[in-house]
Amino acid sequence: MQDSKKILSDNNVSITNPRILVLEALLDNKSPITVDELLTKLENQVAKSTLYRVLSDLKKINILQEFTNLENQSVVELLLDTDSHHHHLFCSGCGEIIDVDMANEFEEKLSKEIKRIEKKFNFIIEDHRLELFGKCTDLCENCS
Amino acid sequence: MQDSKKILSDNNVSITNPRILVLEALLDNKSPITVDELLTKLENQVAKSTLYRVLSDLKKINILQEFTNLENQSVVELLLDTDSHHHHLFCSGCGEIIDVDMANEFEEKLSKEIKRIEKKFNFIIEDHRLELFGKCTDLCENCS
DNA sequence: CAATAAATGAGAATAAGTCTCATTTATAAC
DNA sequence: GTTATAAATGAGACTTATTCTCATTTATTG
Repeated sequence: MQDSKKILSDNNVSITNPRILVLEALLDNKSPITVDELLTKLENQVAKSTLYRVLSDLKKINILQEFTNLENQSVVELLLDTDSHHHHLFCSGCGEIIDVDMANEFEEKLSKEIKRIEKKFNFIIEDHRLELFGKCTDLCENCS
Repeated sequence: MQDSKKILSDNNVSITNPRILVLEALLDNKSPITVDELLTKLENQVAKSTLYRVLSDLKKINILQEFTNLENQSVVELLLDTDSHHHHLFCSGCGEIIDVDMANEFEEKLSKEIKRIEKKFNFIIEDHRLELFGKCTDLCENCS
């Protein structure tokens, strides 16, 4: 409760009930969540149009990442300063999306490789995203 | 022309005009293309419903990759055997998407890291995707 | 506790993608 | 080459995710 208000005020965004509710829903469920699931979760509490607006507000202040799952549905994840840089592992069996930390050594190698590519293509690369696709083998029945 | 027919017959897919037209459009423009651009390109030649169906056929035979650009539009790219494994570089200025080959040394490091993650999460990882986001500095006016 | 600007809710509007079904086309057998 | 049959297509209706509009409500500032 206090968390979500702090996040909003820290980012100079006015503190409103829908914003608090959306942030709490996201904080509550720290792994990535489908916009559709979020809509259901907040049914009768936040209007659909407002949910989309709040999500776009959160994206603007850079604390929300949006990407798509294997079924091309919009997926959303809170990204606070306290969270470390991470990537995603998608299970094609059960649809689960798991946050993955790569070894530092690997990330360093990636940074170097990115520098090489910046030069080669005359680009300034600001961000990167690595997605891993596969099947979990023991987390659920669909995937065994 | 001959290429697209060969691709279809090699994959045991019947050779039809719409399929040839879609394949030619994709071969013609080898960098990733928005489904919307493809629709425009093939306007009055292939019906919308048929285009989507053909794209899904091509995905089924594993020669078409689909992902989204920075504006969350569907982007599609032909992936023939002759094409090497590559990743994508997205320009937030002009929207361009560029195919990028990473150094072999880096890909090897990535494979090793993926093996570690497979063990850690008890996953079988079948594929991965690395996306780089930034701005091109000399390719166009939007980005200088 | 006003006044004002910003945010919200409800539902209409839009756009991407899918579905339906009557017609056309490709393929295989003759 | 014809013909039979299954498969593919076109046109547009339908669905679903997201955006937009605008009247009403709420947060913030003095």
